[in-house]
Amino acid sequence: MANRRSAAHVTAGRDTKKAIHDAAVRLFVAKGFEETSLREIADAVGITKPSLYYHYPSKLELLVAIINPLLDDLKALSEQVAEIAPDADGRRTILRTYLRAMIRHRDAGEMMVRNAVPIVNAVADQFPVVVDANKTLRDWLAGPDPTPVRLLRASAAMEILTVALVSKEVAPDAEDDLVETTLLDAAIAALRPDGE
Amino acid sequence: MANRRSAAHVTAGRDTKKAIHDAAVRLFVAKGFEETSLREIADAVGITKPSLYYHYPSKLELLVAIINPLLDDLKALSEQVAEIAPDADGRRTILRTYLRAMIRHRDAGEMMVRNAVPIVNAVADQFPVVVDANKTLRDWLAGPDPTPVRLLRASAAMEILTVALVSKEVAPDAEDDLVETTLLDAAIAALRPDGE
DNA sequence: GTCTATATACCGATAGAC
DNA sequence: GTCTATCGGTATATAGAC
Repeated sequence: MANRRSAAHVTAGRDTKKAIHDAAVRLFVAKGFEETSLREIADAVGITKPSLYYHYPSKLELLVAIINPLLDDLKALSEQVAEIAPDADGRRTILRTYLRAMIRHRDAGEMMVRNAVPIVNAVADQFPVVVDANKTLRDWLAGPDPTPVRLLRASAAMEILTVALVSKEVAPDAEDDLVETTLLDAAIAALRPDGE
Repeated sequence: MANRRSAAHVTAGRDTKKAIHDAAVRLFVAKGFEETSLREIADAVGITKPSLYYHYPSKLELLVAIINPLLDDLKALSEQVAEIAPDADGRRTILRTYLRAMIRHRDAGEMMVRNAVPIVNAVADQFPVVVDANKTLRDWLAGPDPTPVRLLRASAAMEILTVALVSKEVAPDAEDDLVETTLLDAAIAALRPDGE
């Protein structure tokens, strides 16, 4: 079977949109969102900047395409949280769902936590809801009588789950199942250090 | 006693360098490092951009001046860590020292964790050592036989301590002493969730 | 120490040919 | 779908007057 494209176009032309997406994630994580120019992304893919605009209408839309799957999961979680029973089982369920979202969208999540301010500001106008998702989850985890200590513990528990985003660097040999089990246990221990 | 300066210069002229420093921290935290222009900082202080260059030779040097006190503390901690006994008391000492550095340099720390990628990249050439300080501390906390589980727990414990950087937002009423006690207990619980 | 004016470079984005 | 060429804007940084 003969190729339908000339040799020079095989690499760039096969699935350019996905190649742009992947190169953008890699460069945004390595260099930062604002510090990465569309020209660098185009170079990494092997095309020019105007060709990139054929696939994504703007740099912001490219960013939104990267983070949307993660934000959708977090939004869904924050909306269903009110129906969960506020007991030990419920807390474990919420933390595990959050943790699995981090593992599933590891690249996008790492990009977000390492460039939190610029990225949140960039998308805040379009998605005001997602800015509050973390606060909703934290308040729920803190319980109906949120003392400062409980609020700090809730933040600590959620913060632990973001370690999943860099687990490949911290513990390259750990499978995702081990990462999930380990971090979930650690988060629960941080949330209720005295085992109450 | 008459003022030595005209009224128009009182605000900007009294301690311009510190005013630039403080305005820069505030804007870098709110908008991001690259997203904040020197013109915005100058406007916030009430001077022009060339006047800013009289006090700081470049935007990068301004950034370095902000984060240096924190980096010095972290470097010192990572260098003295080898002399600490690797027992429960030693781990508590290390975690508490790290946590107190976060509380002491809260503004610079919040700026760093929320703009980690751009800032680390910006100073990595000049300070290759500090990039490894976190890894040194993590490896020490994981102990002499660092299994993946222990490495993940060590990362989790350190991650908790960064909650101190946003404690004023999470729990505005909590004094620093309460923040320190609460997060230190949570970190130790995450590091050894089974109480070993 | 602060200013006006400017040099130089790169950014995101677009026009239009092929 | 990809290209060459370019627009309009803004960035860091500097020169030189006061």
